[in-house]
Amino acid sequence: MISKKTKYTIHALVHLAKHKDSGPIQIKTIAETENIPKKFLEAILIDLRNKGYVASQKGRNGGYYINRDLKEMNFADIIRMFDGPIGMLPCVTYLYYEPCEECEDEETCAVRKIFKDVRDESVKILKAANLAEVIKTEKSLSRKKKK
Amino acid sequence: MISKKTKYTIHALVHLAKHKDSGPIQIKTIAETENIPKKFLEAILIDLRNKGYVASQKGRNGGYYINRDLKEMNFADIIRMFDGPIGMLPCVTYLYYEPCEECEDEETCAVRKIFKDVRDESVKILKAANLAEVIKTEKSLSRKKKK
DNA sequence: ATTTTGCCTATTGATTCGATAGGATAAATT
DNA sequence: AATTTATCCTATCGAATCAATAGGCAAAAT
Ligand code: FES
Ligand code: FES
Repeated sequence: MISKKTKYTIHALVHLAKHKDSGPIQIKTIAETENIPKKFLEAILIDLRNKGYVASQKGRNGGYYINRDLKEMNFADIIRMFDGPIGMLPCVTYLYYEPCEECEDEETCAVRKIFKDVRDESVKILKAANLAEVIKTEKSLSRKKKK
Repeated sequence: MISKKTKYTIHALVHLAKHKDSGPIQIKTIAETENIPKKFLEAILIDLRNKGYVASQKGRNGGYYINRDLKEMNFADIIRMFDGPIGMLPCVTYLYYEPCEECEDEETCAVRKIFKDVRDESVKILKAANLAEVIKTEKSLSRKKKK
């Protein structure tokens, strides 16, 4: 399971992406419409800002907004930001790689092979899920339901 | 990442599967050849025994052995045993399902759609990875390397 | 000047993780 | 029968992580 922090992050970013052209959006607004604890969300957004994912406007009528291309922000990177690696074993991660104490030879380790396959498939899907794509999907799901 | 407990469990079961016809295998042997803390492994094996995955023989020359068909033991079930759900969100798990506070309508939630895809692919691969299959894979990887 | 909003530090309680200690019980060997 | 070799069981440990909140400072608009 991903952490609540990451889940909140994803929902906040999708919210910001949806209202990209409505000027800065306040923490309070996001917290209320997405049902996220306000103070927790605050900490997340500050963090996202320091990392350069979002920008902020202080003072009255302030808030947050996305200043990047939506296509550049995908779920794989968002998950890695707070939860670390996506691969389920240290030997199948890229950025967090560590060899396995239990295994003599990584190349012939069948356990590794399985988890490598899982990781590769997962990363593929999560990379494709950028914010622009997610919004598109949401619209298409809504259309489908109305019919 | 899966827990060390689950990682140890997988390696222990693969070890037992490899030596299925050599009689009971002792904790000490597994712990040493697989580099698993002995006492930790002990707790795991007792647990596996109580759940019926393995059987044991007490006293001198005792140890553990698998009494099921290897095809019936797959990675998906093993992971679920100690680490719980494979899906990354409560709304995409089967046995541990919980609705998301953040989302109004599950059917039109694009976030859920992504994570559902990841879960389905992962489970597919992990279900296919039963102990018999893993041993086969290991042999084939070794052959490939020798060439 | 006042209000509104983001920014920052610090702390908290709960839970989980990984690992170990110490002894009871059972079976085979001597 | 005594001894050795295993598993079995209970209990506990420190460290780390998770989720959430408190309280005040800084900046910008009215
Ligand atoms: S090398 Fe990582 S599980 Fe074998
Ligand atoms: S329903 Fe679970 S993320 Fe939307």
